[in-house]
Amino acid sequence: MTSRVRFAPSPTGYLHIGSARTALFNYLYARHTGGKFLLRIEDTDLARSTEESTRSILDGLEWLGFQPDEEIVFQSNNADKHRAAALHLLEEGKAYRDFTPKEAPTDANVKDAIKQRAREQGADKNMRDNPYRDLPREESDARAAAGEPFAIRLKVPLAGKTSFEDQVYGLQERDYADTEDLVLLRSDGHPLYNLAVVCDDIEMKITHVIRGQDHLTNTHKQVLIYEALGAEPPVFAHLPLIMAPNKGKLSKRKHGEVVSMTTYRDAGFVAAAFRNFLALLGWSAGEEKEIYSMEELIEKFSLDGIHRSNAVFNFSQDDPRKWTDDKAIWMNAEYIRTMPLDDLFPLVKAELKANKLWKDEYADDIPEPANGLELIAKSYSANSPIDSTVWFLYTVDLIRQRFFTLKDFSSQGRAYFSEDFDFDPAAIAKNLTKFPDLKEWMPELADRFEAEFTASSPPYEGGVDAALGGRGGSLPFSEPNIETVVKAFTEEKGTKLGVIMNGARTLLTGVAVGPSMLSVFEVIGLERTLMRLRSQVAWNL
RNA sequence: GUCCGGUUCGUCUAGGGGUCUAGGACACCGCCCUUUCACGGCGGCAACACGGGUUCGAAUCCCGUACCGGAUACCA
Repeated sequence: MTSRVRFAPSPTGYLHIGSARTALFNYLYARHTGGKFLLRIEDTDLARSTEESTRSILDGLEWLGFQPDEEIVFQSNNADKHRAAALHLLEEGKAYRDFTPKEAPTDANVKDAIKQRAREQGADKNMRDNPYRDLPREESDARAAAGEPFAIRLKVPLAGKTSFEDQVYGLQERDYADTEDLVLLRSDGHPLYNLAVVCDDIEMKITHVIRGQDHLTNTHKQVLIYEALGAEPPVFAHLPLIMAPNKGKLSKRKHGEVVSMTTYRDAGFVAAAFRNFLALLGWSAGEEKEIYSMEELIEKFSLDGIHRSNAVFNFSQDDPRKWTDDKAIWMNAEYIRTMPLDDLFPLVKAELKANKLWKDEYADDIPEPANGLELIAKSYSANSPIDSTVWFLYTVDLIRQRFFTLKDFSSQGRAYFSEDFDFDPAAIAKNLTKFPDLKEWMPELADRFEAEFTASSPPYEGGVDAALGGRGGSLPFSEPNIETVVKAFTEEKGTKLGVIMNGARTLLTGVAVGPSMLSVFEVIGLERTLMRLRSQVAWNL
């Protein structure tokens, strides 16, 4: 039998990081076993479900790359079937009508109120003491016919226990005495969660239920429903929870946007990196490897690699540099600097486009699929004129080494793609104003460059350097030549190379960090280098 | 309260009776490289919750305690 799993979020908010991991594990299980990954939106809580949440959850799943294999099921569409199932159980005497008036909702926190009540009842609570449990059928029918409102509760057997073999937590047993006669159908006729889930899982022919450990006790109730319905329960596998740094619950209310999937998408995370990070939260292949491609994840994933203990999602709300888990940031950086250039290319393109930094000429005639690095190597080695696509790929490859998110391409990396970039005040202080001589020296260096160099490839011919034509000297503006000229210049001024290089870096890129300065000069190109070295803008800030 | 789980470096984790003076990764610290740097290289700091058993031997098995978490709803 081929496996069928489902991810079943309730649309009462965005896609939570824990839910995202549940989706991932379901997806991996389905792919690993060659089964189907299904999606069901559990929108039976009319009061809290919103279409906007559904949208946001779908967006999150799409970003992560988990497309369902069959049409999305909306639980609310099946309400009639759920109702029919409840009525059927009533008919069979496996459920009964409860005429107890519905309790007015407390104004206090619901969870706390429930906990409070449970504590008060203590161990003395008899789960079978509902006065309507054994109401004669005729009387029940008569009262219902008379229009008295009622809820339908499952008639949990007096003695015995539910049990199931959880694939993660092992054998789970629970005495019937510890499970109350749960409500299947509300007095307003709406089916409740446990009934709806069981009916839908049966209907969708779900074979494996993989979900959060917070459902462990629900599972006993659901097993009871399966039994009453005469259906075979699926295999269950419960996942450990993802907690906040204080080991408490991770919630939007307390922790804000760090728990939302869209936050990561918007913060410049690479979906593959985040998936990889998520996979390692509560699961391990039992080896020291940490970076897994989707294919490797699918191949290695198994239910016995899942842990039983909760994992902490580590971040610090007061430290902007640790706004989310360190390891997630590291992994994202790792992906950015090591992933195939061709995979990175569309992501950078999107980022630049979103910031109006993209130029169509960057991707004039990029062969599909292009092997970016090979393309670069070929163009450089052939010493042929370099076109803008190659320049772009080369530049991206150069600057990605120190980037952490895709956002860096449009912020820290802005100066490579635009004349309109900001100067980091710290960089100005450290590399410019500390050495007042640079105010004269930098334009002088520009003059020297202009005298020595001619604008030839690299970097790229279609760019601004073309405008320079054959003016100036005769040396190509390339790394070894630049080094010679800058070194000579430094000696003349009797200063250190670092002073000149870092001053130029600040003027050329606006920031204090980046690749080797020789590469930066080359990639920025002669024309822009001259302009920026001569510009007094940074000095006047 | 009751039921159910869990407990290895700050965090994610390896480990399932001897190979554990407990391995890796992130973070942190130091050194190196270097024109700077959040790249890279090398190194360091740092953990088996506690107490009893079982055993020649326990991080690993059993019991208890503590702590943490989940559930306990006419929410999902």
